[in-house]
Amino acid sequence: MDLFANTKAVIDIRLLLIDGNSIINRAFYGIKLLTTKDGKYTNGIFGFLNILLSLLDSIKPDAVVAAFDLKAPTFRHDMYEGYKAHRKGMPPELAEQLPVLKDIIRAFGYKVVEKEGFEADDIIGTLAYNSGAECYVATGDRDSLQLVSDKVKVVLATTKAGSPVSTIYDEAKVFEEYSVTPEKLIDIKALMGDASDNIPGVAGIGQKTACDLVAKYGSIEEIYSKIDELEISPSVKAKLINGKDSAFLSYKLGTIEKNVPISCDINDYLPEKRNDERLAGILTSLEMYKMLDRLGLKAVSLPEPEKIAEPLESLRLEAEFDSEELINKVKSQKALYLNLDSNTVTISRYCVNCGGVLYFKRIEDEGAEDLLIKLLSDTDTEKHFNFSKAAHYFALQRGVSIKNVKSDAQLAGYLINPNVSDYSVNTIAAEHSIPIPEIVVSENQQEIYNANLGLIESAALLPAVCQATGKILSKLGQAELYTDIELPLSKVLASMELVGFEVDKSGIELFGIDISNKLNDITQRIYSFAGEEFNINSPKQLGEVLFEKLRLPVKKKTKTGYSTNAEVLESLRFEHPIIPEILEYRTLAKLKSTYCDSLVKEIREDGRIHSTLNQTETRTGRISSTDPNLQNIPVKQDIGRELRRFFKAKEGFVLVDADYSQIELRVLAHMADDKNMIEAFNEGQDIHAITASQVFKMPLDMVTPLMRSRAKAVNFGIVYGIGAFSLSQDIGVSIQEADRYIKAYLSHYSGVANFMKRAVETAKEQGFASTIFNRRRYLPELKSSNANLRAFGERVAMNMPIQGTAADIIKLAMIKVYDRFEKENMKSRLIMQVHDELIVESPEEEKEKAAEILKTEMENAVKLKVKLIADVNTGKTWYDAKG
DNA sequence: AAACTCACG
DNA sequence: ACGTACGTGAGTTTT
Repeated sequence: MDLFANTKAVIDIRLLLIDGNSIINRAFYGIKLLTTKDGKYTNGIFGFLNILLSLLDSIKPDAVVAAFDLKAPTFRHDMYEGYKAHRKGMPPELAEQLPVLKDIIRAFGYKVVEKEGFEADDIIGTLAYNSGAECYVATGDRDSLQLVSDKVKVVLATTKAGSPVSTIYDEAKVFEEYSVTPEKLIDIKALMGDASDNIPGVAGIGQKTACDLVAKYGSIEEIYSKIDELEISPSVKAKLINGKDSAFLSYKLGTIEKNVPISCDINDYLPEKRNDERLAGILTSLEMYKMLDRLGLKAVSLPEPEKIAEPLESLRLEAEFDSEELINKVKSQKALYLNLDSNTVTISRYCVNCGGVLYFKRIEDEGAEDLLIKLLSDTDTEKHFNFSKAAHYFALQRGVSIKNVKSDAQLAGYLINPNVSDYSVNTIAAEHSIPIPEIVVSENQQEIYNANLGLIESAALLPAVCQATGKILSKLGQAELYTDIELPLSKVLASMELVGFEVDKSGIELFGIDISNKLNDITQRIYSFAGEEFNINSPKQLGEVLFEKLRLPVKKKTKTGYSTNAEVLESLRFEHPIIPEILEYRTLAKLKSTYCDSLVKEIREDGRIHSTLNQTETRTGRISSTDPNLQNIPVKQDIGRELRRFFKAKEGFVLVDADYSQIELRVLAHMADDKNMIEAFNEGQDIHAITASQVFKMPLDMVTPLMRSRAKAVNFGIVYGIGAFSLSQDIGVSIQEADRYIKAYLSHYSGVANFMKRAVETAKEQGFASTIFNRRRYLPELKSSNANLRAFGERVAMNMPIQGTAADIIKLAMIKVYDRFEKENMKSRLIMQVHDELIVESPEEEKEKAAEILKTEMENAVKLKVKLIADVNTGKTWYDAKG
């Protein structure tokens, strides 16, 4: 056996040196906080690994060393006091990731190097300088550029336009950017200093002067040795002389150490074999399933193993096949697994997984649409989709109503954990360690396979994913939520999007012109008050005008400057006549841009707006509306409310609008099982007035409108997880006063007080909050070391069950209303939902019946301890139909 | 892309 | 000592 089998000639070795602290720091601050379900932070590790993998890929090193800071609590450079002051400890969210990261690196087989009293860049400097290997230094810190030489390159990780970029610096690249050789960068820094590193430099010398001086005279040594002979201005000379000591100190501070007492024998740093078992274990515990996949590893089975998917057999791809054969095959198996490629509205390709074969079609292929509609039409077939809304959309447009839908991977993923943004089949599969089955492709279909790889793989995974998610949902007690609410709702939403909302285009356009004219007048008045023209839309410029030029008092600041929001302006209303004009301007500008110009662009050729209703977006279970958002059409102010006159029913139809009265408070009364609140509702009382009489200890008939409105604010606040401070802000009383209201409230509604306490406790125990239909939201925030985040988690723990249950209820109502319309062969159609409000477009002659159905189905969607009330109104336009 | 502002429930 | 209510989507400006 060759003794030297494991050693290479130094010259051949390519060594990757990673500044561990620098890279994980960049990752940590560049990626939003990610946590596992039980609250372990992972974003820094995640980002580090992404960078590591891409480095391995591009550099292909023979050895990898990750260096980390291990500085003694005393600091190195006692002579400069400011040095210590600025070195804050890293946040605990990051600190906890470091030991795990080091474990991962070791599991890769790479060396982690730390040395008491030294920073990572010193270790790197030492190895780069002395190891003799060809080195690549990966860091986010430009300081390390001084290490570049003929054998050392620096891979600088930076962020450009939000996405990570890495640039390789060799000597030429450094010279190109700085016009000096790498080691001269220290001289430049010694002169200009570096605030972030607390290197003082020479006061008054900036980057430009520093670069010029060094480029011209070579080094600070040179500069100071012949300072009297230099061709420089007297002021620069004075600054240099003044800052001489500081310059030489800075030079020392800025120089990366190259004599750290560690081994510089490259053989000590050659990698060991990757420990797959260990690596998979750690990554599994971090829930990094995609990363596992990338590394060709499988998730380690968790404590409760329980196999969720059957082993997969290999599949055959088929792009040319007989449609009839497939239809018969699907019918006989009574199961359709259909993976659709669509952006909600249009399907462009699809792939059926049936009997060990993947049947692929492009929608433009001959007969593809017919085949699809036939597959979807059969009532007996159980249907499983990646995204059922697209299927419903496709079918409804052809007059087919899909029955017997059993799965929708996206919806399942959302119910399992709504804190996620990607519910694609592949991602879900990766999360549950479902491997992509082998796919056999004949030679003549290789091209199709390559071009449609993602879709075909998803189709291959679909059965296993549907099965696995189905089991999980059952285990979590969410089977009914899935089957009885989300799956059927998908069809309702598809129908609503398809029907759309008729809008009077020219009406809005005229309204927009009217606003434009008003806006022009206001703009002129604002300019004359300000004494200059400026961009009123720019908070920055507006702030300068108001708070510098006009010297108005600054009430609040944002992190970038003065706050100019409506609350601030309102408090300044009587300070200067420009303020009311600006408030008016803001109102009208918003109306014009968002609600006239943008809305008009969304009107399709059929004269209607077809918003998208997202079913997997919110963490509470609500649906959201986009392109455009029709859930925030103005209503609170008269001028904005006018817009609703342009949302109307088509010829011969009317709008029937029904909204729940106080649904969240009723849900609260029920969930808290609060005697007083339940009684108030069931006696049909005005809840805000009752609350006022309790909080202010007054007889009901003595409650003033002001008292009622304050009590209303308390009611709202309670639902949000109230704090005295915010309540006081909201209703304009002192914090003490607000605190008294809350205390009085909770002592009268003691069930509510208990409920809130329990909500937080159970969320802490379980790690999630949930609705009465078992919708859940995980709350890793509750384990945060950051008190603000934790407090936020507690408020969410109180709010989510209420908001989420209300969302569940209206979803149920929507399904029931939809089914009634269908069953009773009506032409009435649901067209919009605004959280507690449903809008139906109904033929004149059906309107009473539609109204009755809405009221009945909404009020009886669930049986609670309080009755639910829906108020129904009818009108030609949204303006008229909303009470 | 992030910050600010503001529309809704 | 510090920040301050839950859930959304979108337009505009600034970096």
